[in-house]
Amino acid sequence: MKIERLSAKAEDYLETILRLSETPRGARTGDIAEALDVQPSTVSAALKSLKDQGLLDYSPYGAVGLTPKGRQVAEDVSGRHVALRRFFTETLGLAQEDAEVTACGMEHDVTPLVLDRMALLGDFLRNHPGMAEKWSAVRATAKGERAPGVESGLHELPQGVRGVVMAVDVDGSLRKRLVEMGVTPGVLIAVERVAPLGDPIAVEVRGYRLSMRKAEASKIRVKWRPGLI
Amino acid sequence: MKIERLSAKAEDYLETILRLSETPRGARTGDIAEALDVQPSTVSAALKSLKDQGLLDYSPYGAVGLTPKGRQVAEDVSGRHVALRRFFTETLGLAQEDAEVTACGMEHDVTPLVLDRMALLGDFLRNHPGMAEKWSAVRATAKGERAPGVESGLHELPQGVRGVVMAVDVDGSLRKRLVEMGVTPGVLIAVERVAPLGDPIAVEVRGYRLSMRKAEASKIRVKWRPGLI
DNA sequence: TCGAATTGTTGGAGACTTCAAACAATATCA
DNA sequence: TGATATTGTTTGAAGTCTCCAACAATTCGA
Ligand SMILES: [Mn+2]
Ligand SMILES: [Mn+2]
Ligand SMILES: [Mn+2]
Ligand SMILES: [Mn+2]
Repeated sequence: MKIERLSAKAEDYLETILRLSETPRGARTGDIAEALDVQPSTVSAALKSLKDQGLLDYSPYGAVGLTPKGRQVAEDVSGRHVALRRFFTETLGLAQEDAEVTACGMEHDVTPLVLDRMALLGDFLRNHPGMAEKWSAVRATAKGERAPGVESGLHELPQGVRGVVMAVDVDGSLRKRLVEMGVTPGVLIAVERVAPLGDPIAVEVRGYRLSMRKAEASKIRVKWRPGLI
Repeated sequence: MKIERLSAKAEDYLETILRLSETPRGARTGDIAEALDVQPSTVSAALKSLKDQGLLDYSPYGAVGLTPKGRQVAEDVSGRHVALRRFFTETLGLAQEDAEVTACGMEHDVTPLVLDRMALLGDFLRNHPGMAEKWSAVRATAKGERAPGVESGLHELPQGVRGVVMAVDVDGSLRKRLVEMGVTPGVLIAVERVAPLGDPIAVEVRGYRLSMRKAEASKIRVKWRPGLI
């Protein structure tokens, strides 16, 4: 069995033919040309070549159909396309059209392992309570859009996002120290930098930079603010 | 200013030349050929073409160097390559070599927006305490490898991963109900299905399927078990 | 320094993808 | 049904990417 990798173009022709085959009109030369933004004469040449490779049933002026082998390739390509598009829209939050174009470009090189991991990551985010919302808020914030009113410990405030201090849930000397540093309800706060090992973190408040341990930061409740710093 | 998109191959030549330029040996025809797995004569042809496009400084038998314009393209391609590789290794947990090959294939179609979102997602996971570890455990589990000994509420147990019940942190009638259903420390448990809106969730214990609310599930501490269900 | 080994280029060719123009088949409608 | 409009193919040509074989330049040892 030959495992000659088909070219990206050949894969696109098969994918398009599969999609059009499922419409009442069937796959017609002109429609394929339109879908792939090439001239009909180019499609004619492609059809002949794909037929010679045993991927299409086709005779001039006749209907275009996939052979079992061609269908298998087409469904494989289509599966990669759909999996990528899903990752781009549902996990990365891209617009349908951006996702569509990029997916169709990358589908020819992506490996099954990468697709598996992307799907796994998407499920992971969606299955963790609160995570999907926070991730969505991070995206919105990065885009400069209004972030939903997410609240979290300061240690969870993404870098580049400002927060408003809502409460400082500690007592004793630590509270006193934080208050002295100006960490009081209502003040704007941001995470400047996270040390490579994650602890301590640098925080900016009232124009000053403070350093605190992650455990301390987690005691400070903040509300995320729209817009980047 | 022409914004003719360069072909994927042309981008690969420029990227390779940039990389080799930074070595003491410089970019030599043979080395480029070796790096791209083509014959030296193919490289000669490519060099001439790239020179004609104003991307290379080069004369036959002479040293190969990038023009400012060529360097700009090369650094852009290289940036996309590195960003993708980083996402594949650090976020998706792929092996270096898989990441390398796939990145070099996809780098020619990926858009800046997609790269931004991938980086944002990676930072998001790493900046959330405990998330990176859990995600890493999910990946290991999916691969059938030993998962680190992650513990969480049952509501956070990924679908497809088994857990061992460690404790049922409730009292009263709910506790009684759970014990009657067989949810006791030491028993194997798994999340079967999460309803579209996340609540309730279907759980499998001792061969039976139970349904419970997410709030209830969160009271059941589980330790993740290696291997898929 | 000079001959041999290494390295790089040229020339010729084929596969692939595309187009425009000319031509052929099919579909539509009067 | 026959003329016309639409659709699809063929032909000829170009650009890209690749190879092999032959040739040319450069480098390296003796
Ligand atoms: Mn495609
Ligand atoms: Mn596609
Ligand atoms: Mn590449
Ligand atoms: Mn690359």
